[in-house]
Amino acid sequence: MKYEPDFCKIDDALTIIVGKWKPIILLHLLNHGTQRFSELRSQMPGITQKMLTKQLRELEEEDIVSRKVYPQVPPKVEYSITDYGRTLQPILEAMHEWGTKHHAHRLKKENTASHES
Amino acid sequence: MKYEPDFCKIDDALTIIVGKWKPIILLHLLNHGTQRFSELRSQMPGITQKMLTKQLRELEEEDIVSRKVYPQVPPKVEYSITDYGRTLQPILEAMHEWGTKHHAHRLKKENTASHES
DNA sequence: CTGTATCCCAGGTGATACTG
DNA sequence: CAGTATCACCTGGGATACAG
Repeated sequence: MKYEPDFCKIDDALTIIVGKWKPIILLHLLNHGTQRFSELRSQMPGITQKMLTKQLRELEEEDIVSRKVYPQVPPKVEYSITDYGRTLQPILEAMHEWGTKHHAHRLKKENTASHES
Repeated sequence: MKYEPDFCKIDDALTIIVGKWKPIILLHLLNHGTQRFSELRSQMPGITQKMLTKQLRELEEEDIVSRKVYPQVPPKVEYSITDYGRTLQPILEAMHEWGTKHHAHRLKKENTASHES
């Protein structure tokens, strides 16, 4: 095993799911199935069109999500998780679970730290 | 479940392990046990002192690694994974495994794409 | 409706030098 | 040996306007 970022396979996995909105997008598609661009957008208050497009494109590039365009006016584009993308689900769920516990862990730490000054 | 980055627990987990050298540092400490600062440094060609210090401090702040200082001259500082940090191991291993497969996945994709131009 | 294009800023990272 | 301090760069991300 090479101990450099370029050879670390964990980093290979991280680059897929890192991105301010990527985990949320993946949760949406995993839990709610195929979604239109506008559906995703409306469920994520705060994201800009540019960002949603960009994050989706990056996920598509890695075969995690698929993009289906309906050639019509006005345009209709649907996004969904690929079978390959679904292999990420266990990891995402494990991280969600760990993250939830860690959130509580931090709160407890902050409380005990409130003794000082 | 809130669909915003600030409430996404996956992001809570990600912030812990994201950092150019953090996965590598964690692998070192998980596989080789307690390590001195200079030992970590020598096994990670390319990292600077500043970065190694910073990444370790951030991991320490989250109770993932512990730091033991020996008050002597010259200084000696040892780093090790905490029991709490060890709860991340399954996730790291899952990501390593997925990342390894994904690496191959990408190579195959590049080859089939070599038809064009 | 589903995008692009442009400008901008903050933060993560690196190079380098200095210190107890 | 194990750090800090400083400067500089680059990329991710946001705001906004425009387009097919």
